[in-house]
Amino acid sequence: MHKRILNGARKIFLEKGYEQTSMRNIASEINYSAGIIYFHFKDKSEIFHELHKEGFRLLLSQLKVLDKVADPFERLKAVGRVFIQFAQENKDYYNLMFIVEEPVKAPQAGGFQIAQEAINHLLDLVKECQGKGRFKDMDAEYFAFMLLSAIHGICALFCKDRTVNFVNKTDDELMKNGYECFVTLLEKG
Amino acid sequence: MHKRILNGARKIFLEKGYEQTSMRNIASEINYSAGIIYFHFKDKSEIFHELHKEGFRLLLSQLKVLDKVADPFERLKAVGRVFIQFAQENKDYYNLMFIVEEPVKAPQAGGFQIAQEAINHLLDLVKECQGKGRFKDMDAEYFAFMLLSAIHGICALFCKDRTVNFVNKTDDELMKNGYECFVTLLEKG
DNA sequence: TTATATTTTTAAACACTGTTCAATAAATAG
DNA sequence: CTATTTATTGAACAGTGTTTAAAAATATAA
Repeated sequence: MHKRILNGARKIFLEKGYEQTSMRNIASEINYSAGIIYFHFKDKSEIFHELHKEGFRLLLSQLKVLDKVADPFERLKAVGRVFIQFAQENKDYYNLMFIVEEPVKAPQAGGFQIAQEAINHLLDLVKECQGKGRFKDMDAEYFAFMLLSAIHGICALFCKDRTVNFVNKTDDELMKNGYECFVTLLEKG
Repeated sequence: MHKRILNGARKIFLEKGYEQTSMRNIASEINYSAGIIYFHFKDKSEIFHELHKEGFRLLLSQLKVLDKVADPFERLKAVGRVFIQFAQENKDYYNLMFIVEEPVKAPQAGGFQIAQEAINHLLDLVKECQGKGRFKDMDAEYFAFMLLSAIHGICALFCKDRTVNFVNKTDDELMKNGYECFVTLLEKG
């Protein structure tokens, strides 16, 4: 039943987004009453956290493919590309993971741990690059934050429809070529 | 009365954010009934658009100070700093302007025009830099999008409490030093 | 099998939300 | 002083997240 609710919730959540999904929507999707959800979950935010984790597992599984890329800098550049593609293909997961704020303010027990792992991976990757002579004059943590920001910025503008101000370019062109601009800067650093 | 509603709305909006503000909240703030708002505004989204414009006017007025900076690249770097400071000091305006999505999907007549102007300013600034030999091998539009993304990413992570994963650093340290990392990259480009 | 205890599930209720609308009050024009 | 706009209210509608007493289904024990 726990899984059944989660399946219904996932469908509606990813269809309508967090705010526009109601408990009654979820319940009717699986042909149960709304109250039942509160027997299996504490509240809406707990369901959110399950899907939040799910999203990170999905992203991390896609990033895992890059383990075979030997050169850390090449891997770093590819991380961004995978990240952006993930946002394009999973706009709503991305929203839940990086933009929806309400449920993050009161994180579950270890609810944000998987996000922490992802950050640590990025930090390690930066340090590995530094080990090979790249970005040597930079503070690893600030640099990692900057990397995440640059990539997230592209995805966030996309997810919140702020790409409309760049006419004559599709979202895909903007994101991919915009990121390659950033990569060009990285290569010179 | 139009202004009176807007004043009440601004207070509650910037206090509680878009989603958490109710028409009844706004009405009781100015000691009127909820219905009156619908006599002066079409709906909640119309109020949003007024504040959205207001936010852009505020940001643009802060950016105007930079007109006295002669060198375009110095001005470009300063734009980011002003942007970030604006987000820190006006978290909720920033949310309305760049993150809240619902009302942007159905923009009012010219409701997004002021945002368009801001983008055009950035684009001109990039081209001015290129005129002085900077970023010559880059496409101006993609480069401007990348710039906005990098800066917005910093602000968006901050506004949505995704800075918590970087321990031992305050938000202010992360944002300022993170941005300076980016500036270092720009200087090498 | 029957009786008891436990676990699920429901339906109704509570206090909220954005929005609409008939009735009313206030202001203005002739 | 009417007649006509204009402004304002309060109740209502359909929706929201959440709680809870009751009922149904299931498991356990005698």
